[in-house]
Parts: sequence; structure tokens; C-alpha cells
Amino acid sequence: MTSDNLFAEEFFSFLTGKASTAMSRRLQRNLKESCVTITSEQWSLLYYLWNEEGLTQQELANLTFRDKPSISRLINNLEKLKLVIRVNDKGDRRTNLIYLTKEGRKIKTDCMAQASRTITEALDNVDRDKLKDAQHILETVYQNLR
Amino acid sequence: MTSDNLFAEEFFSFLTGKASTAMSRRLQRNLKESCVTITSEQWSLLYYLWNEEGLTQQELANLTFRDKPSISRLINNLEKLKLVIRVNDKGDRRTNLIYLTKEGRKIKTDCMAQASRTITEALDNVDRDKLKDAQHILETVYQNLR
DNA sequence: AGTTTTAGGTTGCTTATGCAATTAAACTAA
DNA sequence: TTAGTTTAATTGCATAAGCAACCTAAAACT
Repeated sequence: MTSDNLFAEEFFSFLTGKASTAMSRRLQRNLKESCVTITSEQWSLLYYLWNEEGLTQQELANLTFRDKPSISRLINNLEKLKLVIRVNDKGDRRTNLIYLTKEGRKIKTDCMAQASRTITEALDNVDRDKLKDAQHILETVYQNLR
Repeated sequence: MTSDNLFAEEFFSFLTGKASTAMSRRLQRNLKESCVTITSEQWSLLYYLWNEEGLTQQELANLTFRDKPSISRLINNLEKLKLVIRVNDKGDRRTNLIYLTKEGRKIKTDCMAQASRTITEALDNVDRDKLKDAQHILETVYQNLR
């Protein structure tokens, strides 16, 4: 019984990640509505690049908790969309430094606005103090498992 | 400033779902270690079927917050693995009722043990009362957006 | 009954994921 | 300097996801 409750109530909601799936989908929908045709996964890379350009693919992998092949292919698609470019590092020719294009920088404002809207929609009726605790727990779980 | 902190601290950890990604990966790793070769997504369908057989694909879609095509293909793969079977409903020939095979029922014990282990690993150092609040928040976010 | 609408599933297309194996550059050590 | 190891990135393979379009069976309307 305890075991079953444990699954049903404590584990399953986390495992399935329904909340974060719902957030991703809503973000993507909001972006589309504002005519920015990127996926939420692409958004998550751009998010870090808007903060700091010239990151390596390995750094992006660590930041977003994806493996290197995933980043490699995400960058491929972002390059196709002309939003970023790979610049081979002169100092260490194994690494690519990822920079935003003019277009990549330009869409930041729109994207952040839609992200902000998504937050507002998501956090309706959510207690802000408890939210902090929740984030802390998610961070602990992540640290426990990564 | 408030806006940026909002992203960095409140939103981003939710959006990326790093905790749930980490849990899924660990579950899959644990399952593999116990020689059960299913994915965490397949696990999430089986989880409901272990509780109640004869669900329709639409019901599974609602329960797991996936769309119909996703369920259709997950069932395809579970059928290939001989873990479930589709049974066309005599009463309503549009619907398939999904049942476990003997093998599908057999692996329940192992799978639940590995899920239990994954929980234990995930929730190390997590305050149980705050965990309840966190789940409640995730549920609210989900309800806000679905 | 006959037509329209709704509901359950499947297929096509594109994107994203993880793991394993590979290439090529850089570092370490003999 | 060369042999062996580590590191960054890519490629191959299989699974999974969402959206849109489709098909067929059931239900609802007239």
C-alpha cells in the first residue's frame, strides 16, 4: 500500500514530467502565435546564447543536460534557420564556438516576451514561497541523479 | 531585473524539466541493469495497464498526456515486444482495448522494484512535506496549461 | 433512411532524444 | 618524437514526440 501510494502520488507526477511537457508545448504555441518558428528545445539553447555567445557545444550540453549528439543536431537545425553559426576555435581546433546571427539576436525580445507570457499562464494560482521550495526540490532531485 | 530573475530562477528549471529527464534516464538505466529492455515511455503506459487492463488508446492518451499518434506507436512497439495486445472492441468497433500478455504481467514486479529504487535514489535528502507542496504546484501548473 | 457531425485510430512529415561507435585534435608520458 | 590517452564533435541506429490530414465507425440531425 505505502509502496503503491509512493508511486501514484510522489513519483509518477515527477517521472512523467507532465508540468514541464505542458509548459514546453504552451511556449511553443505562444511562440508560433507571435510568428517565431522555433521549437522549445531550440529556445533552450538560444536562451543561454542570448546571455553569452561563444559557448562551445560541450558547454551547451552541460547547461541543458543533453548529450553531445543532441546539441550537434540542434545546432545543425539552428544553423539551417540562420539563427546561429559555428565558428571553429583557432586556439583549439576540436571545438566550435557558437555565435548568434543578427537574426538570432533580433528575435530575443519576442521570444522572451512569449516566455514571460507562458510563465504568467503557468503560475496562475501558484504560491510564490512554495514555488521556491519546489524549485529547490527539483534541483535536489536533479543533483541526486545526474 | 525582475524579469530576468523570473526566467533564470523560477521558470527555466521547470521548462527544461531537467529533474524529470534525469528521473526517466535513471529509471531506464535501472531497468536495463535488471535486464528489462523497455523505455521509460513504455513503462508509463504499462504502469496504467498493470493497474487496469482493457483501457482504450484514447484513455491511455488522456492519462499520460500524449496525443493519439504517440500512443498508437507506443502500442505498436509494445506489441512487437509481445508485452501487450490490441483487442478490437465488439461493442464499438472504432476502439481497441489494450491488454497485457502473460509476459507483460510477469515483468511488473521487476519494473516496480526498479521504479522504487529510482525513487529512493531521486528523493535522497528531500523533505517529504515540501515534496507534497511541490507535487501540488506541478499539478496546478499542469491544470493551468493543459 | 440519409446526411452530417463527432470520435477513435492510423499514416506522413519533421524534430528531438539516447546510446554506441567513430574521427580528429590536443595532451601526457616515455 | 612518438605512442597512448583524453576530449570535442559527428554519424549511425532506434525510439519518441507533435501536428496535420486521413479513414472508418458511431451518433446526431432532419
